[in-house]
Amino acid sequence: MSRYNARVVEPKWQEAWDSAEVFKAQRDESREKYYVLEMFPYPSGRIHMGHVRNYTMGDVVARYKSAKGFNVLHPMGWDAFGMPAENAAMEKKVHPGDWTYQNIADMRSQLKPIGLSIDWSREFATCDPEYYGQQQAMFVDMMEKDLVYRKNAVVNWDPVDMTVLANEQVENGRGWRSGALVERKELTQWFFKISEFSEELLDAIDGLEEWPEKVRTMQKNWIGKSHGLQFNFETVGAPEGHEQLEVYTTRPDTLFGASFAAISCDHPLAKELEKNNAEIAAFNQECRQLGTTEEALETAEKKGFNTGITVKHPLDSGWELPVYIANFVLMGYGTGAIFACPAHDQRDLDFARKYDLVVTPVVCDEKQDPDTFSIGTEAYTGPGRMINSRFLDGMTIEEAKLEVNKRIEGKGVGTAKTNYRLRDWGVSRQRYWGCPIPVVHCDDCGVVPERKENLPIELPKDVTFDRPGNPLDRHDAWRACECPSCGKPAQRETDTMDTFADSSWYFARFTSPRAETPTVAADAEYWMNVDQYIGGVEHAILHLLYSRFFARAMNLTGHLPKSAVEPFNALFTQGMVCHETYQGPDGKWLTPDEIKPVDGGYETADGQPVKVGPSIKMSKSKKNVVDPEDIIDQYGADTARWFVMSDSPPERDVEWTASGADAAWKHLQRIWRMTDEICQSDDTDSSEPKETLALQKATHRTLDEVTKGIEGFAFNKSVAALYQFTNTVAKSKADKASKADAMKVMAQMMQPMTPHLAEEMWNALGGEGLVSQAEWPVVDPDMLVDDTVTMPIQINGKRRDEIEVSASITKEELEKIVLAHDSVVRALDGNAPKKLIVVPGRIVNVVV
RNA sequence: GCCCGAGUGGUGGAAUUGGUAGACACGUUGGAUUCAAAAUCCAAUGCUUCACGGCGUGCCGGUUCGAGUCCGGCCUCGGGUACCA
Repeated sequence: MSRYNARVVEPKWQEAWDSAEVFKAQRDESREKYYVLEMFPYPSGRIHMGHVRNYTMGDVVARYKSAKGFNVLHPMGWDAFGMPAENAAMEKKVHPGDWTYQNIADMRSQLKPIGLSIDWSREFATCDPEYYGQQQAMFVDMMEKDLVYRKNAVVNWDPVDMTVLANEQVENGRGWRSGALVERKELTQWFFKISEFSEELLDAIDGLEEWPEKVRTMQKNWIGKSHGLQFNFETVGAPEGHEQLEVYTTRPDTLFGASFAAISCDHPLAKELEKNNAEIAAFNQECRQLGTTEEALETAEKKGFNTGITVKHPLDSGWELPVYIANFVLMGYGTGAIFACPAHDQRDLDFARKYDLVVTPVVCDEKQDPDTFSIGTEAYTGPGRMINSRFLDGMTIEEAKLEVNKRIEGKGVGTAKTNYRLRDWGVSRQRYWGCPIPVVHCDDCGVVPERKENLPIELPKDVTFDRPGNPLDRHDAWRACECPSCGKPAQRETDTMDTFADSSWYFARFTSPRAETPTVAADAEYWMNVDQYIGGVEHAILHLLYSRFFARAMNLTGHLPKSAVEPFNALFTQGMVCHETYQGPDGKWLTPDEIKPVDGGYETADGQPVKVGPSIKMSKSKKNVVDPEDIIDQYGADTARWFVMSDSPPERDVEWTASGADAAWKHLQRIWRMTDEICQSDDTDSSEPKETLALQKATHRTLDEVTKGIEGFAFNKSVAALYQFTNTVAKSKADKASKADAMKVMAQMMQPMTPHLAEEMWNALGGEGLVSQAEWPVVDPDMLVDDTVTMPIQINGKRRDEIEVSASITKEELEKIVLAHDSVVRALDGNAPKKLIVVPGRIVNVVV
């Protein structure tokens, strides 16, 4: 008997696929295409199990669709710009480019042994000048179409390192390297006008039928369309130029419950006030140390400062409200100023209680008595009727909103307005390792786009990272250039683009990766859209929204057809790969290799007890990682692929366990053993026809389940069906030829998941050509039909018995059988049933 | 804080539209094989009770002949929160 040796078998078939160019995608209008794409990896240097799971899922789909006759495009590339390369440059004194390309080489060599059906001829990295040069060309086109502009925006500023910090680099308000208190600094930055597409991006979500509902909901909420009222308060005691204070509210109905107005510390009025008031300056300064993230602002303790200024109520000029500067008001949303009705907004209520401000309920829950309705520590945000609101009293919230809007508009101090939470996309980064923004600053001409014939504007190689800050800023030779407009000496822009820009169009580039333009019309027309996109749910909002925006921008600039403005037809978000965590007695994290199992737990190599922690996402910092290279070395790629497809549904997290990997390996060995035994058998007897038929039925039932599992992204169910089928074949008394037929279909069904084993089986069983190129077998529906069905009998909704009846039984016959059944007769005790519920083919329920 | 998910035996999980809860696998136990072990094969395995039975899908409540599935209110964990990718 020959043992299955993955180490020999796997490279053999990979070479066979390569030399036959099985996975090379070529445009062929006579064939229907299918584009499968997994989110491309960041080249950190090591492939991890999450990659194996993600790419295996895509590979299963790609191989299956190929077997179904589609012309499949399944490419791979590298999301290669970003901060880690610069951090490595600082720590290890290597050039970010060298570090990145070395990582790509390493990861490619770890990825290839997995046996993915990828067209490697289309590979590129976003840091290739051939790629980012095309991105620069599109930036220029977007400038021309007025989709790009500059404005001031705040960044995290490290005053010691004199550098801009990413949110991730700020820890508890301090710079992660210098430890200095981070400040907010305003810089002129580049923006994409994504907000112009708010309505369209929102509307189009309804058409994304093959996207997960949760992602669609998240995107809708992120865009955050709201209907409200924007109006001006007349101020009292405010400095010159601030006679009006404009606010936006989604609750104009609560205007008579107003108790104060609040402005952001970045509001022009707040900035004006701090010039002459040290206290306000100090308060604003404190607010600005909160950082720039929404999370930091929202979770911070609510604080305010009474400016002493008041505003007149727009519907009662005799009523004045105090104006606070508040740390929870965001300058980026609405007008940076609000009016607050504490009774019906929790945040406003917390604030009002803290500063002892009036709380007047104006909406009364219909279940409550308006005379006694009061607000304690919880704001009332539900529906109801207006109270304490003069002419609004008795109206519903909706009626009151319309009435207030009408009166405010009538007075000419405001207007009903639709707002979006979505802000424009700030793409400027004050960093080296990114795509240079292709513009030039000229003293005479101002900001001028670079000429396309001068692209790509390549990053200079001769830079150093011995001090913080953007090396491009201090590279005078690189900065010096000619103005594309007047030809005089000018200076290059030193900001680079957000790496989200790189990943917002790579899917389109894969359709013609070597072209001299961003895309080629015929290729984009044929290959777009991505039919199935697969990636982590962590990208549910930003990456996917930016890509949707980019596809629209590329359409407007002539780089994508109108049909590709929604670039991803179907989206699947997979879960993470997790592992238990281990800590030694000193609290240090331990890798799974550093521990050994003992009675009911683990200990270290030198016998110290090990504390086992929860299973969480594999990460270097917690050391709970299993290197795919080690697994492939030990068991082979098919085992790793089979394991990550087993058990857990793809959208859920999967826990990597050594025993699970071992079990996967054992199963594949068993399948090979069975195949080999059948091939070696010299049994020529033919079995009873019913044995053959039973095996054929099982084959078709399995094929049906495996197919449905793959189509429905439930690979775990496909795997379970294949386990079951293995047991069926093992126990079958059918003859050699019948079993060989069953195993050939088994090879075809396993091919998407364990392609190397499948080829080996196919070859041994005498299959023609490569199983990777064989057509997917067709289910015979007649083979799925059973003559009898088992039906449970419930009494009062609890299962008490079951009966086996003909599948074609009528309802009347079934009722007769059930009422005559022992357990039913006993339960009825001579009485007639109160009710008899018969669901054909499913269940019978007798109510007594 | 806000938005979005998830929670089922000792473990990973399965369960059309509301219709037999626990498929399939791991683990455990017992048996076969073996000088012995590994490997392999067979069987049992939600909890509880001597048993009839009772209880069981994070918690509390509701709708229904029937709820893991639908509704209301919570709890815990995870993802995102616009400069991590």
